[in-house]
Amino acid sequence: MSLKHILLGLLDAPLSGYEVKKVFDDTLGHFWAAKLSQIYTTLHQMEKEELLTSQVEDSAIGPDRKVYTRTKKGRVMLKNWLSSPPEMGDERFSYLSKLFFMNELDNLDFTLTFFVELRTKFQHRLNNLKKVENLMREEHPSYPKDLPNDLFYPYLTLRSGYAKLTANIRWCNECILQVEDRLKKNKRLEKIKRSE
Amino acid sequence: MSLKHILLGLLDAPLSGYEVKKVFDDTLGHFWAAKLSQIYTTLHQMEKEELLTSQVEDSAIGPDRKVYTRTKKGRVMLKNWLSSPPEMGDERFSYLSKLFFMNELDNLDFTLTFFVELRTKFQHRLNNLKKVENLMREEHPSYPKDLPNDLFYPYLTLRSGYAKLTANIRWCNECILQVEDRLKKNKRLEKIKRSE
DNA sequence: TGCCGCATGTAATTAGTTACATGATTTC
DNA sequence: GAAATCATGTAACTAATTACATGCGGCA
Repeated sequence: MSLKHILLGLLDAPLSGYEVKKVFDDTLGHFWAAKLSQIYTTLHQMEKEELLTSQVEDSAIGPDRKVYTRTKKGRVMLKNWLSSPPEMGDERFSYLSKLFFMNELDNLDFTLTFFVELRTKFQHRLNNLKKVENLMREEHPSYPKDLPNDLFYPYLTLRSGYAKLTANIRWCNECILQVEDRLKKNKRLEKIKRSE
Repeated sequence: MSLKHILLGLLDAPLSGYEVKKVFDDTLGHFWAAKLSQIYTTLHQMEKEELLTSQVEDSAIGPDRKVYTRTKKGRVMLKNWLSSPPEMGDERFSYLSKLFFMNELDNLDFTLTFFVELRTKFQHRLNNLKKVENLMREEHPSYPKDLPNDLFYPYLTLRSGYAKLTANIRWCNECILQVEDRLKKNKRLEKIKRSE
């Protein structure tokens, strides 16, 4: 899996599980999802495997924090992963599998609302991406010009998000038009039938 | 999960596990992945849950086939799923998480080959998609005009694949240019240093 | 004879989700 | 006093991967 690798990447600076979750959502959130419970159990596991060490710190605000740091072994594992070629092919899109079989419902009006909802979701994600972009601009005001290397790579993932989301939104629009065409055609046919 | 739902959708006509796998790869393969072993265990489970029934048939070629048919309960479950709104947000892209942390490697040449490999993979997928399209054209020669409803929905998922893959390839090209720029800049800086 | 495609499966493990439990401190 | 945020976790379950086991029939 990659969650382990992602955690190793994130723990460049020492962080608690709770903090990891927040950084995660703010930065990698647009292409990877992880629940808090999974993060906690994975951090525990990784400590057992000596990829991480932890120290308990008492915090001024709220309960004690357990802060993780990666070990030499962890750094080696991270670099090995980063040096490996890109992997693909295990993506799963449930909205597409639903769409694939939607003829079973035989309800074009439903299909239409399905696409409208989907488009709204993509647009929400695009807005989130813009927030991530603003975080970056805060760190580096001349964004996207002259980015230092440590921002350059996150920037490239952001561009991927843009590219995909705008492509998805365009696709939704195209589909909506086609579904509407079919609806109109059906209505014309009904009219002819009625008039006979 | 959705694999159960997908299997229900696929079992519109009775199929064996092995056949399901083939149809799967040929049609939904570009947005969902499943191993044979998972398909077999899931089919077993679904039979226990009375979503499917099975009959053993002896086949002329090779060993006996176990053919699955969906039950009324299965059809109801399928329709409920199809009637539910689109779900999103649990996609995981390991190539993006790798890229996100790639500054740790501090090796722009590696980044460049990473993107070239990635682009090649996207192009392969695009070629596969074209094969799927050809299968459709065989079924319906005037493709993509005047598609019957049962091909219309698969066609829309295909369009999604096109939109995403071309967007991804464009993104790779953009990234490759930017990485090359950085490489050139570095070389210029080295030259200046050497000449001092 | 050995490999390929057909065909079905199990066991062990890893990954991820859902639901629950606990308790502090801050803000309205 | 209630809600929000901070903070850490466990248990039970579901989903998916990896690796193995078995055996038929055709063909080179």
